[in-house]
Amino acid sequence: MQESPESADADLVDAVLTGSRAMIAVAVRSLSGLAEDITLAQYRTLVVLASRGPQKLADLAACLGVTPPTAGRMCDRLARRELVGRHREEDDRRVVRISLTPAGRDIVDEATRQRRVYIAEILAGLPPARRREAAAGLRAFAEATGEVPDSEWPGV
Amino acid sequence: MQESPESADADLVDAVLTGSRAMIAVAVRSLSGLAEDITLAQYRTLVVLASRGPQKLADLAACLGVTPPTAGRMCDRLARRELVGRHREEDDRRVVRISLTPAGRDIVDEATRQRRVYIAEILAGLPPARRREAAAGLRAFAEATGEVPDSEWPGV
DNA sequence: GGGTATTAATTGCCTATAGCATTGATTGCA
DNA sequence: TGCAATCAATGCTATAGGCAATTAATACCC
Repeated sequence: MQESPESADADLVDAVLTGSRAMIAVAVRSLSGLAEDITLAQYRTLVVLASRGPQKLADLAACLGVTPPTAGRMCDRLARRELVGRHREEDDRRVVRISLTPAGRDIVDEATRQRRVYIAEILAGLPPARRREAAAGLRAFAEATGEVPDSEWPGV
Repeated sequence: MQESPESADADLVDAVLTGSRAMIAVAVRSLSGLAEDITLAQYRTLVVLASRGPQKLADLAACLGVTPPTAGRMCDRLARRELVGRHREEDDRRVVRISLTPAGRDIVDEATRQRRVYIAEILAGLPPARRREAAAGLRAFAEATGEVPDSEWPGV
């Protein structure tokens, strides 16, 4: 195996490709197992609010990598289901602050829990040695990738 | 580190979680780098046709995990851009067979190539030892997950 | 202080995706 | 032949995304 930077190890690339399929499938499954009927886009919105706290609409849109109108209408739908709240700011009456309701937070918690269960189940199917290996490998890969900006992160 | 099957190693679960974020981001980026302006759903359709050959509409819909009307309209749009062709079957004039055009195949090839470049770049940023470790870990994870049925595979 | 520029959100209009229910065409079978 | 099953297409609804234009509020400048 050479260290040729580009053509490096078609074999390794294949492994990553296969692994990524498996992992994406896990992420998607953890969403479809939810009680409430939540779309991926809606879930992403809730996750951003959960991890960053209440946001004004424009910032939320930037975090999600969508335009303000799109984010606004998303919040309309989520507010209709009482998963987020919208409040006009007092200091600057132009901005609207979007916040997670308890029901919204529950959904994020439940999805994360579900996801962890799936992953733990999969890892449990590996012999401990390979389990550690798998985790170390994934961690290495994640580090090499660097921080994924939220705007590029599909949120799953 | 215990072998407790379920609560197994919150640490490992975290690693997988982080790795999956990184990998999904790679998949998405490889799509947005395409020349033609292709949505994820459209790309999934092209991938199914590329890997399974021409399909009748109902089967294509099943592979994609969508309903026949959805698949049909997707093919309308792709056919309008000449990325797929639709042909009435002669034997059974009820069925419409969807096939990839050369232009459609080009898109699939280009996206795959792009994806491999991104992954190779990331792997190149790791010391060779960790590189092998990462690949082995992902492979192990993929094996433990088992085959992902196409209907559950988001196609990225 | 008053006018203007900027910023934030909203609204209108368009496309794409997805589902359900219905309809139309074709084929298979009794 | 006639009826049931199959396959695709259509009509309608909802979600999700974008751009352009509009409205409301604030900031800045003279």
